Amino acid sequence: MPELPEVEVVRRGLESWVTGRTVESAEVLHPRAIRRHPAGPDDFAARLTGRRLLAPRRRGKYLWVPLDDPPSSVIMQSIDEGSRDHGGEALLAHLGMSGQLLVGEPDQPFEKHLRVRITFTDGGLDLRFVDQRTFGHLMVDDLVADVFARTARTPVGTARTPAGRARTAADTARTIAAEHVGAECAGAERSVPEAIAHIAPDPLEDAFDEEVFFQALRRRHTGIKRALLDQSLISGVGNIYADEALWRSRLHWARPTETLTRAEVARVLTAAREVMGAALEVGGTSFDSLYVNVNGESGYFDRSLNAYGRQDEPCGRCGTPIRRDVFMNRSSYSCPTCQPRPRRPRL
DNA sequence: CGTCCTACCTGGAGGC
DNA sequence: TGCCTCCAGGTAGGAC
Repeated sequence: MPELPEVEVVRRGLESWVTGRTVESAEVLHPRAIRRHPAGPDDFAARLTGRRLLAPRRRGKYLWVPLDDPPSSVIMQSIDEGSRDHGGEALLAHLGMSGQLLVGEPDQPFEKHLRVRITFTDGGLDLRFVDQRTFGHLMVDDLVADVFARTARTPVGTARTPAGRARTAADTARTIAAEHVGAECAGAERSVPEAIAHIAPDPLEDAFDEEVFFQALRRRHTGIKRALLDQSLISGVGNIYADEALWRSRLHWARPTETLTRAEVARVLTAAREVMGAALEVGGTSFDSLYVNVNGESGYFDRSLNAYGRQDEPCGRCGTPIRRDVFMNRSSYSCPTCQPRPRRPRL
């Protein structure tokens, strides 16, 4: 179940394995995998063929690989069609529930759930999109200006660990975010794929504005977990890390957002950054073999989860058995003692 | 518009 | 052994 840390692990793998390489071919083996690419498989392949892949970017659970400028003949054709601007294009990916981006030897047999295969002109390792449950997808999309980009950004220097205290996982996460967002965007216009223009920044991004998030929560009439899972408010957080962040910040999933204080919002955000940063350090979370990095390896973070999947096991703080509630058609794990149910819960 | 619900998928686990 | 049901859950789109 790839959430932000798992997607970041994949982004890094792509960065080292495919950046700078030129696409030889793109083969769509299952049309559902590109269902959000409206022009269909042939157009998808045509837009990738011959293009060089630039450094991969990520927002929340979305990953994209900007493409260098297409040949001028393609530009002229698009201008004739009158439909596209030329702020650039990117290969956009969402892994859904079970998507994997794998690099491997081109002569390896096709995986059972191989959906898209991309080969390169250098004849080296190919890139495969494998997805059992087909909730993931790929598309080639136009890049547009990021409406969430902050005009007066926090200096990257804030990623430094304050003197006199131990370096925490949250510090690591902020440093990582500053490095990969800050460095790459210096001097360049910030852009995101059009299809995800509505996806809010994730809490490890510089573009994430804590006050904006707090004010949005105060205006909402819903529970905190619903809000954490709402990618238009905050991205990258899924069911696992939502439960972990709430456990760490001692907040119940049904706590009404309009009653949250600034301090509580700061607490849950810090918790989210810490837990996702710690997961990143060990290569992400995996429960089965469905989530893997580009080399097919699983992470180890499931050994460090405090709430998720731990029904009836003792809470690591107080020993009370962890409780499982069904809500939004999925499981929520919490400690009945550390995370008391609010008097007026919002389900 | 805000809020909430459901369809979309496959395969592993567990009941009988 | 086989057949059935449940479960995992991110997102778009629709209902209200």
